[in-house]
Amino acid sequence: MKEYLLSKGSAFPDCGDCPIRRQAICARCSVDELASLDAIKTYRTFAKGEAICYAGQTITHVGTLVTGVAVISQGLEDGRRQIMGILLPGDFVGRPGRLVSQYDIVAASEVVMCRFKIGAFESILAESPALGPRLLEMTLDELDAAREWMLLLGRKSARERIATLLYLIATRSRSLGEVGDQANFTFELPLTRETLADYLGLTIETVSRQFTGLRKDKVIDLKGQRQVKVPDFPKLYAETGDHPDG
Amino acid sequence: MKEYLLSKGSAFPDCGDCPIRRQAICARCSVDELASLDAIKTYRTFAKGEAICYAGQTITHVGTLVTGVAVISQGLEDGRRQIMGILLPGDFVGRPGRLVSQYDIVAASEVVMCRFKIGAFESILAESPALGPRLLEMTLDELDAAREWMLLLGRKSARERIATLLYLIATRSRSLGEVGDQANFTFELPLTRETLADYLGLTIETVSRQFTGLRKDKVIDLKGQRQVKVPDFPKLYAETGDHPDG
DNA sequence: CGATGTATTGAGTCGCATCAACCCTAGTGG
DNA sequence: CCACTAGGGTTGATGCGACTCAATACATCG
Repeated sequence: MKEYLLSKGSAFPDCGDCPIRRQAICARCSVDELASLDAIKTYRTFAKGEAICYAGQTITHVGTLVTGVAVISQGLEDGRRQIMGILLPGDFVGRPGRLVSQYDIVAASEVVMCRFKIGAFESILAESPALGPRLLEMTLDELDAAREWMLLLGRKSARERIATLLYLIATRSRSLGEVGDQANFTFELPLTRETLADYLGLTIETVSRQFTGLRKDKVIDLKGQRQVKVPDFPKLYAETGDHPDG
Repeated sequence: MKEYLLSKGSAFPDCGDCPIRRQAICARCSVDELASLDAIKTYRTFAKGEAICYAGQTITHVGTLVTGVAVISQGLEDGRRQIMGILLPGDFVGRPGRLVSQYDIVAASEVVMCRFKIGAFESILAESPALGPRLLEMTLDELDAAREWMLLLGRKSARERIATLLYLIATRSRSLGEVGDQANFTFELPLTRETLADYLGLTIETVSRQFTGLRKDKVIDLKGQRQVKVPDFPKLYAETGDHPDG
């Protein structure tokens, strides 16, 4: 629960140096707009496991996740839990116009956020010609992702769910130019089995079994328990159950 | 596949007469903005079962659903299908900036849409101060709905899913002031068992069984196969599995 | 009246959850 | 250095809930 308030100087004093400048909500801001945001931004670090906000809680800030991974989830009365989204650097947290969070948002690793008081942000949003469209675009992307996940949760088998997630992460980290040639591509899974299970709507035991199943069938290869090697992308894709087109 | 092109005069010549004027994307438009939209709008009717657009298809129009019900869905290679959203009067179809649909959108009843060519709409969107924020607001609401559904699809039992859907519809139609006093509230389910099943991530048989189960336990009462009576709201809510608060 | 689409009910099966034991790794402190 | 502990992961045995397959009922329509 310790709060680290970083001075402007200690994180990214100049938004131009910000590592997520090009993906974040401010991606298309003019110099002036950026200056307005810069003037009201503060950085805050959240420890691994710390809540960024709880469902039902009043929201005071919105902002952008700068480093780390966080998770949006919701629980049922008896403890069952579903993760509805994973927040990565560049993702926006909070929604204008809503003062009470619907979900729990929890840091899955140490997280740094670039935050704005919600009122101040809304004022700037109302003036800025670039912020609104960018926020709309990001929200529509999230909506698409959510809908794709609804198909996974509603209709896919456990094996297909794992394959889908691995294919998704592998494809994205490959396009970001991570290590490995085509036939020997390896990436790291930044999630525990429990997080995986809550994200995929499964139990940790089932997740584990499906991993070993895919390994035995040579669809993937596991180095340690977080390193995943994909020797054959089409083979992995064939396990996702998805339509070849679209 | 027959297309009905209505003249301006035959549907809602004046946007002021439009039944969904207050919920739709144009809800907060000024007189001038409304006039711009009015100038480019055309009405089109889709027959029950007709596709408004298919996944992978190039999109030519966006627009608002005026009357009827449509369904957003996606299929897997072997025919499994998941409905990701239900479109009701006032809902917006299509997203600016995307030229290829990700999903199938199919009319579940006869549907009338108020449509705009996508390019023309985007031009107006870029100019209008009211349209963007309204679209953002609607998209955020859809995202919330999608996330709530992810919890249902990932973690709820069949009975909880049915109860959740019935509670949702009952609550909303009650707030719209439909028939029946508190203890005798009745509404109509506008969906077939198959649509229900695809929406809830179940099979039609399971849906049917859960309906009779809830009826036997006196949680609901069925008149015919579409009329649902809710004698006791808290009792229905208790079946949803949801957290009492939030 | 048959025909077709929609809904219910039953019997049997299977996939995933549950419960439980065990393994592995990293961190801690004696 | 090693015993101890705790968190995360794997594997096995068992049971249940939802799916599958199949028969029957009901409704609407020509």
